[in-house]
Amino acid sequence: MALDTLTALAEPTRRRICDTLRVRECGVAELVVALRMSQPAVSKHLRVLREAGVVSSRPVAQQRIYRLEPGPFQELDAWLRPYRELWSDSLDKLERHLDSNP
Amino acid sequence: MALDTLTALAEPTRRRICDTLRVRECGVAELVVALRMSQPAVSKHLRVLREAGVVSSRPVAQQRIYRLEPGPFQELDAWLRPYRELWSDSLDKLERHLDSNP
DNA sequence: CAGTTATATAACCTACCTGGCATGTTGTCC
DNA sequence: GGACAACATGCCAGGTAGGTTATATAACTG
Repeated sequence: MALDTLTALAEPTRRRICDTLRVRECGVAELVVALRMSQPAVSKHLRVLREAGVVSSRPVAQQRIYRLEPGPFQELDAWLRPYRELWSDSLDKLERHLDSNP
Repeated sequence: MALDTLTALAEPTRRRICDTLRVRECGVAELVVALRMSQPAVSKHLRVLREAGVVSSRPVAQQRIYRLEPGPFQELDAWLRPYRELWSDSLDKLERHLDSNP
């Protein structure tokens, strides 16, 4: 489910990390520069994202390259699906009207 | 932006409220029964959702009827859009491959 | 092996979040 | 106007989250 995913993505800093990683995968040091934040803070956020499955890491030399994983975003997309009828076309609204007024 | 929206929706209880309101709008007492939680707790969550624009309320007699608002969900949908290329078709993957290997 | 680089973890502190109970507020009915 | 019904709000306790500094770990480098 999108449970932990939303918790992970609710944090502004973590969203900035995702925005950065969306452009291209990169190591922690790059993120530290991009976010202008301390390295431990970035590592902690990456841990949360990693445990939520939002990012994955692979070792390259002494670096750890982080990359976005599609899964959680797909789950979020799926979770959002039933809510899309809130703004879908008038045909849906008519249908719901008929449902509630038999 | 989807900033406050994600914070509001990150809470499991608030997601349950949204799931309930997605079926139909209702007053606080119904939510209290549905969620099996104290009325003040529900009211507080509703406050968060209301201030995030996720729900709106209108007074009916001494009740307050809460309803889902489409806006934040639309914003979330829009925020998610650039991330959809993570799992889109192989054409995109080829494109990204060519971008990174000129 | 010693030193450096790159990152993770530990310990700690502050602040906020969420739940409970008690109480305030607003509208309705007699 | 008094009593009641439906919510909102204030206050307090417990837990957790996010930041810092200091330290541990792992992999190159000479």
